[in-house]
Amino acid sequence: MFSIGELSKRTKVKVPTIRYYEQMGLLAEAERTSGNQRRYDKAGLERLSFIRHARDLGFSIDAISSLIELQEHPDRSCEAATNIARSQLEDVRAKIKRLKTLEQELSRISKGCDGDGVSGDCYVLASLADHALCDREH
Amino acid sequence: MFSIGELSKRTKVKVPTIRYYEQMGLLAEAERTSGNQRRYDKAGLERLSFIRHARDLGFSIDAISSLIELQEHPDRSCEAATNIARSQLEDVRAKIKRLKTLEQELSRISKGCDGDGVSGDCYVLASLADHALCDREH
DNA sequence: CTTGAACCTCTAGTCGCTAGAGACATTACA
DNA sequence: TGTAATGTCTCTAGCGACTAGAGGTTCAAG
Repeated sequence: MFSIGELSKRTKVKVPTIRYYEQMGLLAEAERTSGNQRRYDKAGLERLSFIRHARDLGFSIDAISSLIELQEHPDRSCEAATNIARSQLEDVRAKIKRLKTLEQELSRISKGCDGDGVSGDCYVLASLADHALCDREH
Repeated sequence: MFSIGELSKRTKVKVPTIRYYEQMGLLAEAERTSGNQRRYDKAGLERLSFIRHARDLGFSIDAISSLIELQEHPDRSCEAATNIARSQLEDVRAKIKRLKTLEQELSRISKGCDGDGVSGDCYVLASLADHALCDREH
């Protein structure tokens, strides 16, 4: 059994974040010492690692809740889990697509001005003011 | 002179968002009718278009504040503006990089399970539980 | 037995909006 | 001119996923 600080060190999840996850119902309420401090065991460590890994991959708290629910019922169909993962993948792909468009545009705008002029002539500012100067929709 | 609703239609920025921008100091306080309603002119329309364009490109409210400040002083050096744009570009590139790593990992995980099994055997869930199953750092 | 670090709960702040309540203004039409 | 519908006003609170800080308690080492 170890403290929340120890759990934090091992998982690299900050202490207040661990308490937040407990409050959100992602982590079961931890056992307490007589002095009311949380104590964790291997199971707690594994659950938190799962959560952290999922968060790192961008899953929402809600999605993680569902994944944990499934994890706790190994006999259920895992269709929901694969759906969540796929939808997250689509999300990520959509974000990449959008960001690539932005990258193009920002790179073009940035190249238009080397920063040694005066802002009245700045291509960056002109581009922002006038959407017509853009290459494509974004 | 036109109303906030009209401005909203023309810029595709929602009415409460316009008021929010005013509150944040991005938009100057609008003129008012005798009945206290905001009225805008071409200058207001242009400023809001600028803001919307910058937001679309992912600039923060703070960054936009600085850009507007520069725009209003056409005699100043535009170094700050190009710096803001370049830093935004770097930001976007960093995000793309991270998302691509996530995409790889999510795609690999998703492929590992077609969803017709039982969650006890689900590769999606197993991968989340055990970081060692991952291809690379993320 | 004391000290200092770690822990507790609670509230409020972050960012960029968005939603809703309850009241007032404007506009279109009869 | 009356009235009804729509638009606008201010204010407060909520979203997600934390983070920061206050003020107090408990634990572990020496």
